[in-house]
Amino acid sequence: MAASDINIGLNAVIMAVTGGAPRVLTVHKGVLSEYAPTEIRPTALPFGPFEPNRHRTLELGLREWVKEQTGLSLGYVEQLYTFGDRNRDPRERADGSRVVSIGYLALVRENSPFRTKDAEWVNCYDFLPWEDWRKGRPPLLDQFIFPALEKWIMSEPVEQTQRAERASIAFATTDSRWDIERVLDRYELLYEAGLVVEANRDAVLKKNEVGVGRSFALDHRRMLATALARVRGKIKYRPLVFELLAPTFTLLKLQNVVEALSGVGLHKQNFRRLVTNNRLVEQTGNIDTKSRGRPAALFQFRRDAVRERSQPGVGLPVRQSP
Amino acid sequence: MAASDINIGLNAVIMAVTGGAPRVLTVHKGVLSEYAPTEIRPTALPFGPFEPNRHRTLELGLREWVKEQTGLSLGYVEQLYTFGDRNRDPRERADGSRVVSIGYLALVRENSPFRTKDAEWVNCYDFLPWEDWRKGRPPLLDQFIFPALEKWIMSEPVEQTQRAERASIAFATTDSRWDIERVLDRYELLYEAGLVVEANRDAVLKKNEVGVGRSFALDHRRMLATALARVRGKIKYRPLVFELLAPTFTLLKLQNVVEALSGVGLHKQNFRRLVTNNRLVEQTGNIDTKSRGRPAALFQFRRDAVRERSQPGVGLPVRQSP
DNA sequence: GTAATAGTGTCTTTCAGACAGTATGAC
DNA sequence: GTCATACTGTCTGAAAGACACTATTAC
Repeated sequence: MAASDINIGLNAVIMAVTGGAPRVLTVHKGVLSEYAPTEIRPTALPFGPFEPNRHRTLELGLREWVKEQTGLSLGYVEQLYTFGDRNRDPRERADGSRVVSIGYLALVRENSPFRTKDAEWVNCYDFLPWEDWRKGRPPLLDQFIFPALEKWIMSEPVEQTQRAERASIAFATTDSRWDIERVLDRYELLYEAGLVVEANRDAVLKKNEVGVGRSFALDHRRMLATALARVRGKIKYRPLVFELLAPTFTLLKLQNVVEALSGVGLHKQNFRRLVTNNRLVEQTGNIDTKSRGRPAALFQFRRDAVRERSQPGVGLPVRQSP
Repeated sequence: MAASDINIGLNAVIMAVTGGAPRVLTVHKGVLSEYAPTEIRPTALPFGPFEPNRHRTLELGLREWVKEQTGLSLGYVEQLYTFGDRNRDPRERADGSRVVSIGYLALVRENSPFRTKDAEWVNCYDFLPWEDWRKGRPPLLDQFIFPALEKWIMSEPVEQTQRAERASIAFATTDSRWDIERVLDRYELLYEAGLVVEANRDAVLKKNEVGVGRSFALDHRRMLATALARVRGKIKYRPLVFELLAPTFTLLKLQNVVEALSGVGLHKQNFRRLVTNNRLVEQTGNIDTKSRGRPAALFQFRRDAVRERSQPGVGLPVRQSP
């Protein structure tokens, strides 16, 4: 047993919704220089090593690193997943130590102050472009992903059936509908099919350098996919959205945030009826003046909804026609 | 940064439903002798250290340890949570190293073969007796827990409101209904209120030794609570139950397993209608002979349900009257 | 007036909750 | 026959999906 060659990394997927898109806070070279080998310095999630002597809990360690690297004080934080596959970090090949990373999801409000020098908000759908269906079915799917997946399915006669089955479930290629929550399934399928660059980066041979979506350091895109899957699932039964909104908001604003996260357009009237009938929000009595048309009433989250309802989340009445 | 003083532990909450109760596989002294200090050897979850040189992934490491300690070959496994609070393992106080443990949930079938010498199935509700409402509201709640919680709420005037709010949500003390999924909330509240023995064991001072429910090593009861919460939530939207059942089963058997896990009685006719109308199961054409009354049709899980439905789980039509 | 967004009302269908009643075995 | 369990049918009310319509602002 060799305890000496384990490192624990703490990674934060920090999300906000700004300008109609879900964004993730990224850091670049400079902050990474101490921990990453010089040759690899793409966009990365904020991260730092867990230091047992300094950090009383894992989450406190994460908050400290994020504060230090981005100047951001986190509010809502939850643990996502712990990643420990061999060679998920190229440093392992160099010095033989194993890096196990604990991924966290954090949600912050649009205008949370942070240091612009080291950190930057990036649209989540730059990394996962096939996940945004708000303007209809992404052309990328039919133009690139499906043909490539088909090729991958056919390339291995023994696994053909199983691969087709997985693709069918994840990407709704046959009868089933697009399931907004299967973000991780889809990413993993694309990874296995070699359709994202990091799949080839991790392999010893660099077969081809093409790939779909913007790349992330190490397995950070997988962490982002894990985070988005979690948010999309949890939004329905926990009041997560309100961590991303100002204390008061219009119903349209609320809807737009939910749409940005879920990646689908929602039916306006039914959405409004759901959140108000559920008594998830209540009017503040004030009016929003900045809107273009008729001024909208301002709402706020009803904290009592948590006690009253066992699953206090927003419904997702998907709009069928564009 | 001191990498040398981190250990990663792998813990398995292995569940099965036998004899009408959800059970967890436990190990005792002997297997633990190498890793636990001699003075503490109560019931424990199977666990072992993650060994970077031996284990390609965390999950494979876990499977290996479980196989070695209990003789059980795991099927369905999912990661639960990573626990890293300071002093969650008393060994930390002794040698100064930090133990971070990754908890896993595994589901196995009733008759899965294992070594009886080292391992033993224990009713989950021995550890969490307030969670079993199948025979009505547990008397323990009114007789012991509520009075003790009330005392705890009142003992700190500043936190009084917040504590009362939390207790109200977790234990449904006021208007809200009992929420079967808030297993972890309830355990954590009891822990903070000092009503489970490990709360006092962890503290430096041993104020009192009373506690509700059977005790577990270290923070293993917390892990069990995490696991039960996960199962109860997930059973509604993923076909988890079938990991615990034989390939074919009667609808009553299915209902009993779901009831054991969820800890509530279900409405028979409505339950049957839900699973059959959802096309989650299908008849095999065979008949169960061992039943007492009219022979029941045998069913099997319809794998296609996963592709057809986005949330393929069993509904929980809670029976109101006993 | 138009454009744009806010908000109300209602019809229809689906489905969960509740309950009544019938069927088929062992004894 | 009784007891026990399996299975079928139906009434009701809540809520979601879909759509039509009115309201209030800026210009």
